[in-house]
Amino acid sequence: MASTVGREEKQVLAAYLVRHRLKRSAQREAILDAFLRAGRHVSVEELLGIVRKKRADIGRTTIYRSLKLFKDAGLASELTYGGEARFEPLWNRDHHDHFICGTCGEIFEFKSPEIERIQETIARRIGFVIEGHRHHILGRCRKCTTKAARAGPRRT
Amino acid sequence: MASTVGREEKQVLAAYLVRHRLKRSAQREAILDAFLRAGRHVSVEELLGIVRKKRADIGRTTIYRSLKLFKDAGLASELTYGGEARFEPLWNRDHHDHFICGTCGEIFEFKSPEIERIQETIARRIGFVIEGHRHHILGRCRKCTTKAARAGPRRT
DNA sequence: TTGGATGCAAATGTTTTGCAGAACT
DNA sequence: AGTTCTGCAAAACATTTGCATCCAA
Repeated sequence: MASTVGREEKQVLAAYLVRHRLKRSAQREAILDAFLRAGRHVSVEELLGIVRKKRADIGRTTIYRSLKLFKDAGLASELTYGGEARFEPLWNRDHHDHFICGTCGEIFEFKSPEIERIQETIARRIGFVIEGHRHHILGRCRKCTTKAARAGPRRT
Repeated sequence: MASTVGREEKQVLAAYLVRHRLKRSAQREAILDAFLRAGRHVSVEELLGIVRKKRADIGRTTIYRSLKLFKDAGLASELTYGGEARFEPLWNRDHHDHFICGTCGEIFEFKSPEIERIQETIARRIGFVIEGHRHHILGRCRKCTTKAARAGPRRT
């Protein structure tokens, strides 16, 4: 069953390694596997915890280096929120933006081809070549606004 | 001439201080003044440099604390880019988003009421209350793409 | 006089780097 | 054999905090 997760990503990584004359390693594969299984928006610390359940000997440094590698290979993207970096798988995923709840930290994804299109238009106008973007909308999710309302109005 | 910069912002700060029973200080005024004059997107380190030209005795810590205060008072907004926080004046400025050039670091602003509207619509749909957003488009500005092309095609 | 504000130094938390040994090609 | 990779410890950063002192109200 392990082999059914992220087949394609593993190939992408392997190709990247060959192309750049880098070497394979068991650690990288374990980390990639954990990263892909973890779902989205993991921090380094979280990923380290997950990985170490399988292989307790893997070091924090290797997580950092692997995530950087995954980014370079186009497999991961980084989003910084609240003082620490978080990463999410990038491969084969629709492009999307993020709603981030400032109370519970939950991240909701959304996408809007319309927004993408507008961006492109503006970029063309100023001669800017888009390579990526980070669109984070900050606020309160339904759950947290409801909870706050139930708790009574806030004093100012 | 000094008194003609940021009159309104100074009033906003003063009002905030009174409302929260905080005290005025020469440092804060010097920092606010420098912040407003500095133009946009200053880092703590840059602002410290600017402020110290006028008052060499101001400490880094005070810059941090003042910028936090300005944020709380609604005078500044923070955007994290490249591992360090940057701040820009918020008061009386149109809301805008950012194009950031990955080569020269230049930041171009743009705004799109259309994008704002789309965001609002989506937020309403998922029950999310928007408090702010960070929309950073990363890429290459016209100057840098031209320079790169002139330098000849890149080898891969 | 009281409590907030400041600046230094120390602490914190995250990410990077130096290095010796292990692993890969 | 020759590199790259790894993990530890140390270093490097950006940011925050403790504290004695200063200053505004």
